[in-house]
Amino acid sequence: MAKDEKRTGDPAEAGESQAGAAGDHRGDFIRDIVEQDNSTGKWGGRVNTRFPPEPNGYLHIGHAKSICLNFGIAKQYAGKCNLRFDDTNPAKEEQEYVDSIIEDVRWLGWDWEDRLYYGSDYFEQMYLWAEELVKKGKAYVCDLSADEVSRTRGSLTSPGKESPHRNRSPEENLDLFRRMRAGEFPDGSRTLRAKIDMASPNLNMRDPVMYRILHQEHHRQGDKWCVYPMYDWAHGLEDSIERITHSICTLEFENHRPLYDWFIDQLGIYHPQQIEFARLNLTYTVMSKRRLLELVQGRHVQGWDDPRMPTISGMRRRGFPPEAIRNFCERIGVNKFNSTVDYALLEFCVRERLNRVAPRAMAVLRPLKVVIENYPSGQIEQLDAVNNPEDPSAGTRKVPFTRELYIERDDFMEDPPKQFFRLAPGREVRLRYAYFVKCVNVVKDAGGQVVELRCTYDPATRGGDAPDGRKVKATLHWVSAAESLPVQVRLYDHLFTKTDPDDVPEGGNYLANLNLNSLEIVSQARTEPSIASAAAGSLFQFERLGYFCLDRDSKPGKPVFNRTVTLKDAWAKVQKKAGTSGA
RNA sequence: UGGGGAUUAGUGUAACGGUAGCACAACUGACUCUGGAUCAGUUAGUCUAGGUUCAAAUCCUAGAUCCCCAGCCA
Repeated sequence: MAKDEKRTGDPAEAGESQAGAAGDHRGDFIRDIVEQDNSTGKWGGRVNTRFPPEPNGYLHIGHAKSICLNFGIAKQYAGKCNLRFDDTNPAKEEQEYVDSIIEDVRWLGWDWEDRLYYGSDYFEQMYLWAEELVKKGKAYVCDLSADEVSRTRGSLTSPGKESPHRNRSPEENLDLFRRMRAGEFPDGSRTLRAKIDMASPNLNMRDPVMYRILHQEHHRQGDKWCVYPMYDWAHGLEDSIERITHSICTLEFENHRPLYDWFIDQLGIYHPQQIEFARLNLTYTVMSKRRLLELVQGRHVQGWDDPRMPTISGMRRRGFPPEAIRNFCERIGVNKFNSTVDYALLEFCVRERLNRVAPRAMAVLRPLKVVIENYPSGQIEQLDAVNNPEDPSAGTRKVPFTRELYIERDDFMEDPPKQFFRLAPGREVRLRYAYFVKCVNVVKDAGGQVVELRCTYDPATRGGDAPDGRKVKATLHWVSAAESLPVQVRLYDHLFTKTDPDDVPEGGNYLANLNLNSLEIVSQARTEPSIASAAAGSLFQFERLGYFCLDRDSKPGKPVFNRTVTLKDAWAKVQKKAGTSGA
């Protein structure tokens, strides 16, 4: 088995990386509806969902839930899922976001084939339909200001007041609406409103605005339009145009469904079924685009793809494989009540995937020098190391062993407590894939700090087994002092200190719960040389430490690793229980 | 206060009138050349009160609690 000098660490090479691979879905109330519709032939057996993001920010793990739901259902029932940009507000939307969304959905493993759509491409059809409602007397041009509209809307318990322009004739409305489109009126001076019911207990039905005047360039339509449709008017029409069968959205749009139904029924056009589900919340993080933008702009993180961000791009950079994110989205299920998923479940999914596919390597984060006194200086042995014990086909590699080594500082204690199995004065441990070594002396500096360990090795234990059958209680990772590579390692922790960042004193702000230690940069780390040619994005398990992803900030000869997630750490638990520092 | 949703172990979910199950977390133990992985096990639940029924998480009634809605945002 060839130990390839090149170690890509690319989990995709381990196969099974396609989305929707065998049986990774389960029932939920939405799939129940789809199955029932299929059995009654409601849509002629057709299933067509869609993922309709607004390109005004980066996608996050909450979107991943929606993406996996929509694309997953389409895949499961041999249907289609469209990717559609809901770009009806020129003020907020940018091409940068379009590009990132396309990249993220594709990276997650989904394929929309030729069905990449933009709501703005339907503007003409929407406009024609709006004229139709005007002609039918179902919509009118209103001259009230935004402020006046707001004031006349009424309250939760009291009805609104009808606009003085509500009973203009269809002819006058049509003329006015056409002149709105023609650009005759300034921003905010007029709107087109649906004529429904100002006394409706559902505020969305109190003559909602359909079009507003916005002399603003659109990221795709340029200056073609100066009237832009409101989401409530546009969204149902977009679904209708694309002949969506199941229009899956989040809970807050439940109150809007009667309005979409009203528009579609007035027009008499194709009528998709809307189904609402609860959005995802995760412990220790925030999930709204507004807040993520605030974290970026306030420099609390280094960008949308900061590895601490719950964005898809952040998770990708952190090293979370798409398979793990998809699996997570399957496991959390879908429901109609607000819930907060434990971040530990996400980490579990990441470990589960990475354990199977990530090549192992040895790295020392906080080096402590070890000199093997009875090992010849100048000698280098290339020892065999297993690349992945979970995957024999991953083969083996060579790791250089020399007289001077580094081990982890945490792996030595001069005066160890009872449960500490690792190296201590007079104690023998195994160096992984190498030899048994025994600590014979401890060298300290003037301040009493341990700076070096003098050890002896047993040549008979080469490879790590003792012919006499004697046992050691610990196996340590290590690197050769001379043959290892200096690397920078970035250790991440939760972005917030509390499971619920909103858990603040009266009048407080969630930013007060920011974890100021969420990033720790370790600059003195060293790794075995085999990772030298890995590409950015490559994933490794550094044995006994965790999973690490080669960051794009790496320069030739200066690798930078992000810690994706730690390994489960039984010793850390012991320490925590004992309340000792252990270091 | 009007309207719309919802409520099952610590967390997330299943059970569709018939033994409340699964996963994560937590805790035990076994095994181990990663204190990793793996395996075995333990703890722990139907919002409340009535009712219907041989039988209720499930059906009925009343209540409690939580979420959403008063953008020319989506």
